[in-house]
Amino acid sequence: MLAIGTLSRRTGTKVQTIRYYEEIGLMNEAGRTAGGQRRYFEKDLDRLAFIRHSRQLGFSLDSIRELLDLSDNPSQPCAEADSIARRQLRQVEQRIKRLQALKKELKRMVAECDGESVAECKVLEVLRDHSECLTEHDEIGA
Amino acid sequence: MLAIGTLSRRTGTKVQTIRYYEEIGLMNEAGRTAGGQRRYFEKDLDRLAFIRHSRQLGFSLDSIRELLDLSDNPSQPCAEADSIARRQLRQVEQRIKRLQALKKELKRMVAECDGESVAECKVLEVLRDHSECLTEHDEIGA
DNA sequence: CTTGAACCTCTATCTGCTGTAGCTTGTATC
DNA sequence: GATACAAGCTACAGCAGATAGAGGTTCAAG
Ligand SMILES: [Zn+2]
Ligand SMILES: [Zn+2]
Ligand SMILES: [Zn+2]
Ligand SMILES: [Zn+2]
Repeated sequence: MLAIGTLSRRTGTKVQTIRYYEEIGLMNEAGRTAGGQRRYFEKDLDRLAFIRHSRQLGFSLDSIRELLDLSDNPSQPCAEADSIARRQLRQVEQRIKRLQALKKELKRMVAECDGESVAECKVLEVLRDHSECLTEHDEIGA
Repeated sequence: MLAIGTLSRRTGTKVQTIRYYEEIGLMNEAGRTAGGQRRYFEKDLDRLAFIRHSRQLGFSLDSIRELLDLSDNPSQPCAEADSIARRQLRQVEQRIKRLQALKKELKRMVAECDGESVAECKVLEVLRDHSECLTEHDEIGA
């Protein structure tokens, strides 16, 4: 039986985060000692490792929930798991595209400023006036 | 004098978001009518446009706050504005790098799965075991 | 038996908004 | 001047995905 700190160390997950995953139903409710401390099996550690690795690959907790459900039913066809991964891939590609457009604009405004006073700063000029941009950037954040 | 809805329409910002910017001190407190409705000048609209455009380029609200402060003192040298932009550029480049590594892994796992049952799904196999990965991906999210 | 690291719950905080409820104001039209 | 109704107001809750701290309890080594 493993204590929560052991899972924490072995997966690089903060203790609070593990408890959080339990709270939102991503981790099963752990067994408890007489005194109320959580105790885990190896399979819980595997599940946590799966969650963490999926997070590192950028999957949302909702997607991970689906993937875990699938993983628990090994006889099913895996089409759905694959489609979740493909969706994730598309999202990543979208984000890269957007960030590359941002990178281009940022590079340009940094390069074009010759470091005089704020009044003629190219960086601030571009921020004030989108028409100086070469690309559109509809969505915010992401 | 402009109503909040006008600023909203002219900058593509939700009304609540404008009020939020005021709440956190990013927009100056607006003047009010006798009945308590906010009324704005053109300069407020310019400031809001600056904020929105900066957000579209991925700047954090904290960075925008600094940029606005600089923009309000036109006699200063612009080195600081430029360094904020360069920092932003570095962040964007970092994120692109990270996402490209993720993209590679996702592509590979999607390509290698031949769509049999969940038990042999390559996607789930990789998620279970990072040693199948070709790259490291220390940080989560971002 | 004592110590102290590790555990517990509960609550608050972060970023950057967005949505809802329930009420009031401003303005156009009659 | 009356009325309708869009647009405004405040206050609060909630989203993802954790993270931090307060204040108290338990476990295990020595
Ligand atoms: Zn400059
Ligand atoms: Zn632009
Ligand atoms: Zn598969
Ligand atoms: Zn991996």
